[in-house]
Amino acid sequence: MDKFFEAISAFSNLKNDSKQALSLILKRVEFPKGHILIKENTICNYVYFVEKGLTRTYYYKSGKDVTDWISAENSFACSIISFITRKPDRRIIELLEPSVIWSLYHRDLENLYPKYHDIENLGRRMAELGLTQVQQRFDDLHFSTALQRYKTLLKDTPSYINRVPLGILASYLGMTQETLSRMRAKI
Amino acid sequence: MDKFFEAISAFSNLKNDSKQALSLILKRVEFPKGHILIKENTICNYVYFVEKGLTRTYYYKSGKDVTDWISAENSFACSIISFITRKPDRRIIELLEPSVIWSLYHRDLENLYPKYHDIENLGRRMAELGLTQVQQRFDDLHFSTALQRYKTLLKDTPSYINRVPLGILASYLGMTQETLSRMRAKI
DNA sequence: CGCCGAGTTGAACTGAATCAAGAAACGTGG
DNA sequence: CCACGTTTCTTGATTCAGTTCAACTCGGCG
Repeated sequence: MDKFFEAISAFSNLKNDSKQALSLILKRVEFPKGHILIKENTICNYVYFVEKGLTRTYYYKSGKDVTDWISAENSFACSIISFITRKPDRRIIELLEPSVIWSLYHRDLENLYPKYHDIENLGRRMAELGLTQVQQRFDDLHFSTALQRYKTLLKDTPSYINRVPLGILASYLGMTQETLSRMRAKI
Repeated sequence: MDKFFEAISAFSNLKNDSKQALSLILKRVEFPKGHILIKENTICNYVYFVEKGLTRTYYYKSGKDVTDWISAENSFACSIISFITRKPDRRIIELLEPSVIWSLYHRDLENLYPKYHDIENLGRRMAELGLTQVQQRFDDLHFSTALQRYKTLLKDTPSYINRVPLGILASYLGMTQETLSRMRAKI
């Protein structure tokens, strides 16, 4: 649990009682590679913090498997739109490695927000962090070539290269496996 | 100002004193077409609510003009990453039509957050709303053809078609003006 | 050993960009 | 109110980045 509080300490300074309240709703789970955290077309009721392991969020678009997001240690995984809007979403979250996960149940969190102002603040900060991350990823896709996107990956999250299967990584970057293989050969 | 409070009432229920406090920091401004709200490589200190008019957020990427976002009546315009991270950003916000804008100064807002729990809640909701919007736009770009993206525009924001110059709209959709013109001819 | 999944490489194809030329629409000043 | 230049939009021809399809290589493992 320390890892979680360490991670959020970057943008939030919780009082002891808030920290205590939050720790009571944090649940530790451990699953093997291939485990599905969120099934297709369901409402996502959890935010997941990855203490150890690797997850990917993906969906089927016109029959094709599209990887939307990848989360490694000390980051969050969530089917964001569903979590926020409370509507089912096509997104699936699966584990690419055996993982240790801390989960936060939506309703528990909603209960804490009105009671603890600084947890509400944490919620805002986390939404803001997510927003900047998605925006940056959007920028990277907007009028960039395959090579540019590969270079961004090398710069921002080079660790994915040796951990994430090539086909999934390619999809994450918005290109085919063959193209990613060629980009890699080029550098 | 009513328009603003009407818009945010969709996701927030402010108490009277919070509403009062917020109304005190809301500033009304009015500018002609072509006016620049945020200059390139500056810190964005404002969130703008568009009561009347049209704005676009854009930047230069390898010399090319890339339109990142468009905001019409009853929506928000902001150089989000800069506003959140407090760092300069390449994004520029300009008016595509003469507009009536309500602006919220970052520091004023930050001052209200700790004082009014429900304004902090509003901040979280707004960040969450922004997050879902950017995510949806990202999805639309990820492995979609030019025609699919044009169809999404027709479905989600058809009003842009008659208000936004074709070249800007094309850039917003991640294609060239010529391609958008052809997609339009196809339907 | 031989199979199997993961990655590479090659050749043909295609969606969209680029380059180029016109056609409309738009505003401004005479 | 029209003439003119400017910007906006369309259409065509060519090029190119990246996909698709297909065959092949490599390493791990029963």
